[in-house]
Amino acid sequence: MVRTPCCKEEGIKKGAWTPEEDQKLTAYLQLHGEGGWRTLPEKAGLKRCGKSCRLRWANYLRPDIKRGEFTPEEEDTIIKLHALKGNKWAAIATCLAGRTDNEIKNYWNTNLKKRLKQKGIDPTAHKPINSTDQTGSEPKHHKLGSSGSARLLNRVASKYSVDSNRDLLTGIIIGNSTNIADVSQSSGDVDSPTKNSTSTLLNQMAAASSGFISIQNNTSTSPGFSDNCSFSDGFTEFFSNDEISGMYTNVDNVGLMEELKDILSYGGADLGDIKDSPEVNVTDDMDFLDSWNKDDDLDLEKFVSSLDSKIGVFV
DNA sequence: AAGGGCCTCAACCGCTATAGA
DNA sequence: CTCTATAGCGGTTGAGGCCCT
Repeated sequence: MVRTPCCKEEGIKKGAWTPEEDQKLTAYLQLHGEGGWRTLPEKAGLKRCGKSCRLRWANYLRPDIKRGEFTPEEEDTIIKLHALKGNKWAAIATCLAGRTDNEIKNYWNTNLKKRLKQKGIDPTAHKPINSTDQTGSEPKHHKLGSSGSARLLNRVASKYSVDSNRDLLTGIIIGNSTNIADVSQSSGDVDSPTKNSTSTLLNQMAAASSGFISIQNNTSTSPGFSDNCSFSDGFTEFFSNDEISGMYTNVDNVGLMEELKDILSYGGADLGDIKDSPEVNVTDDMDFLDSWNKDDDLDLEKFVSSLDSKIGVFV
């Protein structure tokens, strides 16, 4: 396929935007809305390529963009989300209202990365730089590998959910009680978020999936949590003890955090691993999960309890 | 004051994903 | 199904500002 030339045409301007160009672009978009980027420059009287216009708007001119210093809370969120998602700047940006992926990426590369290095933390792995087995002890891994927890949750989330559930779980991970509170308030009949039970968490997920509520606007196209990490790893390896302690200082989240840890420490097992294991058989449970839909009656507590007793073998 | 090095961040590049003809 | 246009993403670049000598 022949690539469409971009910014190669004669007379197309490159480089920094002038206030006049910004004004033209803003005026045009306020009048006609976003889209049609290819033909926009000519219509708006700009000697720029459409891509350049789109980027200028998305990263700088959009009215909802929040400018200025990142707050400590935002920094914390970026670090934690980076530990979970890696360099998925667009996905991270969806959790930081008003911040663009470009801005977050720049901030990470120029500030946060360095700061982590100074603290002796590998900014890529989010682990201590000198932790590579100087003590001879391996990092803690569960019996069946490290990717399963994320897959298990992805499976549950994708079954029960729309993208909002990922926001909910992300909110839990980063200690954002707002998301959780929103679910509780909006869904009405779900358990209190502070109630300490696995079913509470799954009920919230199920409630969120019912389509009646929207936790927050979500334009992420992320397929879900990365298979490259498990949440149990997220807690015990990606985050330092201090960071975990910090999360637990939010009293509202303590119960849910504990429960999430419990769920995720089921063994870090791939579902296939669990299914194929002679020690435990959850095939029926997963089949049940696959066939379940939101209109069916389901005693989640009983279901989860049953799952607990089986997969718990691997803890 | 000059200039060299470093840092920041807006903008660009190259690529993939997706929609629609 | 194929092709093309468009949108979106992550990595990289480079202009301009700042700091230090």
